[in-house]
Amino acid sequence: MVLLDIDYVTRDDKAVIRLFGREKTRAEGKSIIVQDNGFKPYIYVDPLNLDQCREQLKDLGVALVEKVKMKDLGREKEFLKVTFNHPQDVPKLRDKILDLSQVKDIREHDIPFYRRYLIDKGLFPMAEVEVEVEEASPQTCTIPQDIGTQVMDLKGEIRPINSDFPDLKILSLDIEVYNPDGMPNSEKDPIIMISLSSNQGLRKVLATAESPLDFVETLQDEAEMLRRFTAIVEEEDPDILIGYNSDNFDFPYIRDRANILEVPLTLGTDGSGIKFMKRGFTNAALVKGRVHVDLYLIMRRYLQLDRYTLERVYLELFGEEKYDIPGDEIHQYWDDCGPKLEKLCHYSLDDAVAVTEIGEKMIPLTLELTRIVGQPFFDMARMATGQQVEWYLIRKANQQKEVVPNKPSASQYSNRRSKRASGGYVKDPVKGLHENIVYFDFRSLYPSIIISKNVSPDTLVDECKPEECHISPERGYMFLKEPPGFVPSIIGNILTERVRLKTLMKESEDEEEKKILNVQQEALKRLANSMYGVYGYSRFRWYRLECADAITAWGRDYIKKTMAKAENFGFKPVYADTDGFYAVYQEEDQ
DNA sequence: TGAACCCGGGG
DNA sequence: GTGTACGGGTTCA
Repeated sequence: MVLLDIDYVTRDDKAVIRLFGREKTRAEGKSIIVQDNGFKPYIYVDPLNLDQCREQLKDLGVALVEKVKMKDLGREKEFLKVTFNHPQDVPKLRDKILDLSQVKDIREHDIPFYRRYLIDKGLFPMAEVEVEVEEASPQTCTIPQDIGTQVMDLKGEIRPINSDFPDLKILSLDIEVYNPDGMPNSEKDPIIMISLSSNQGLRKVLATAESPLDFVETLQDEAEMLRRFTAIVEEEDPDILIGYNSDNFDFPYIRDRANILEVPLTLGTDGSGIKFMKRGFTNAALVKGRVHVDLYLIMRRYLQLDRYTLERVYLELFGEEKYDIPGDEIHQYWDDCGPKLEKLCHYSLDDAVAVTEIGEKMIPLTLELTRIVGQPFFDMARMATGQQVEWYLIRKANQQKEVVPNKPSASQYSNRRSKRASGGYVKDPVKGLHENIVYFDFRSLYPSIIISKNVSPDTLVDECKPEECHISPERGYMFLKEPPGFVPSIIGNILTERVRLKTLMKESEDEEEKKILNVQQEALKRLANSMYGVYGYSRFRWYRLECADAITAWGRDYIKKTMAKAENFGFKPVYADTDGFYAVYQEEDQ
């Protein structure tokens, strides 16, 4: 099956992992939930005296304490692996453990249970997995019969399968609200339209008004409309739900109205409603078994714009103006009941279709990153790139038996925030209008510096013989030449894999395959290119200001040297910043 | 000058 | 849910 999402539930005080999947062949592909009750949470304890520490831990009522050999920034070290009975025991007991006199530190105590599962089992979401299952016993199967989801218990192995990209069904939605006074208030302003569009051709507007338009389906009241909406989601059975600012507008609004009107919203493949996850000050809307993606967040990540309205983003991607009705006029269009209402119907459908189009263009990259980083697509669609890099490294650390560094404490964090790595090289532009401009691109400079100079927290040393290390310009940071550092070796692998994909891409004759390979190599490039920045990112587990500083110092050095060389060949630099420089070619001189 | 506060998208 | 954004801009003391 294709692994779409993952969570866990508690049954009889035991954690049960739920893998939300879809049969591979999409045509009749059913939703599947595979349950696994055989996985337990654990953390690592860095002990003072190992045996005394083990004794102290036994008194705390943990499930298991084992001695394990692991690496800590490349150095072999003995840890105690402490296994718990339930994921929630971890936050309950970790402070007590840290307070024990024989405990120096605790590690990997803040890795969410489902993420740990994916990492330890070597599973990648949005890819195929092979599962050995049996029909779930009725008492563990809590899903309403008419949902049509198959519930299975894991019996035996679960393995990743290398397969082509799965065929996914995407449904986008957009709601319109009747709000004559100010911003919509879900306590009084009803939903008047719900527009739906899929990547398989569905175009539909649900409305509580009559319309001659063939894509409009009229419902007698708002409650009926919400019921119909739920039925369409169940019928269409999409793998991915998308919206624009739907984390903080459409889904919360739908939930509020459904609550007031007492309409059950069985949108999830397990029959559940919409769940809201707190993410800082904002929410993420979650529908079990279908991955909800809010494109607004994706667009903010990948486009550099002054504004991120749907209209602005659409213009940027497709070069076309979208017809727009100002939000505070929607109620007037609705009240018109004639041609203006028709316009509103078109506008509403257009928004949903635009979301589908933007999704088809922008989602593939995040899907590929999901298959590389190996965390749920839902999470990946909401993670900053620094976080994506971090979870990629956490998985790699686990494979290499490296214990993951802790997140910074509040004081470490504020301390890091007060410092800044020196920036890239910037040359103020030469004033005037220049012709024959050439751009020298250095964007791939930083990953190659990290590799060639072996810049990594585990290779950074205070002193060493000059022939055994790379010494950075300016501040003179020292990095051992051998062995390859944790981060450099990983970037090395990424770049090697990227070269392989690019070769495959050139050789391929199949346009569709070429496209997929191109997105895959693009995803790897993004991952590699964002790795240098994270050394200076205050929340990063492998944060090291010295590394960030050394990289930019080498970078400035390279850019200046290259500019000097270019000048010898007749290219006069007129402007430079971190990623490269612009030069004008002066033919008559050379 | 730095700390405190506000804002985004959505209708 | 083994959790609590983020970065940039403005205002104010």
